[in-house]
Amino acid sequence: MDLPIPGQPVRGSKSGQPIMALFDLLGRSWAMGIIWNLHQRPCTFRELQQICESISPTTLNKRLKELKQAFLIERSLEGYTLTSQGEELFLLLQPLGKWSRKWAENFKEKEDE
Amino acid sequence: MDLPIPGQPVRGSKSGQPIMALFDLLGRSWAMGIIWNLHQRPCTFRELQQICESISPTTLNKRLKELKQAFLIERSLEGYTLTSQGEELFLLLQPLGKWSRKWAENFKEKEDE
DNA sequence: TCTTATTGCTACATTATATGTAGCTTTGCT
DNA sequence: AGCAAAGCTACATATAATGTAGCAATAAGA
Repeated sequence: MDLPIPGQPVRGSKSGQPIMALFDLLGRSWAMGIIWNLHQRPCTFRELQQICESISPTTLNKRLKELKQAFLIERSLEGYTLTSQGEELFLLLQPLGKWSRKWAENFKEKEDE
Repeated sequence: MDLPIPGQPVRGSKSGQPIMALFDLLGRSWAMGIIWNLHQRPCTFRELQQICESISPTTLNKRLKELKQAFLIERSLEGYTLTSQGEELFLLLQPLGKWSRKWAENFKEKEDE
């Protein structure tokens, strides 16, 4: 399955430094987007496909399996949800939302030049 | 170059929501690892290659170009460094370091079962 | 000034990942 | 039983990353 496991070699660290394992996991397409969207509410597979706009079912399924194995999401009756650890991680990512809107201004200015 | 630009379609958002553009950018191999490492000190291209252990020069170069265009890093006399915006972003990512060490415990327990 | 070394890449073949479309099961109606 | 929706899997194609080689530019030493 090739889940990046802390303590084992991962992208960025032969000794599997936890932060590098996390970056490996989150640095896969859609991983952060899925976490971000699941925070609003639990979603079914098809709902995630819609919200994520252009994700392929193959990739979505792979990502969901990885996040499940990484203890960040789980399946409930209403669909996929964040685990408490997933929720914690979301809270750490949350500030990026505000920051990204400020960061986006850089690109607006560019157009005016 | 295919940089994910806020306001234009990106992975996860046809309207280019800033957070999705940011996730697209950071969710590319090594992007967060590079930012993480550059925080310690400025690094040359070859130094980054060493620190990142298994990055290919092709990918490193591509990622550096993207991060430069995204106003997160720049070249100085001592090599590549974080811009002030890059530094801000690093500070937001920093808490992941501590959290990832706690998260890593999940995997240790697994081995014991 | 002629090596020799180092840095910052580029080229290119191979491998790994992601996409897009189709469609097969399973579950839940009615 | 028949139909619809959900949760996938299969598979062909396209895109991204790796790994190795090596070139051009700068720097320092003999």
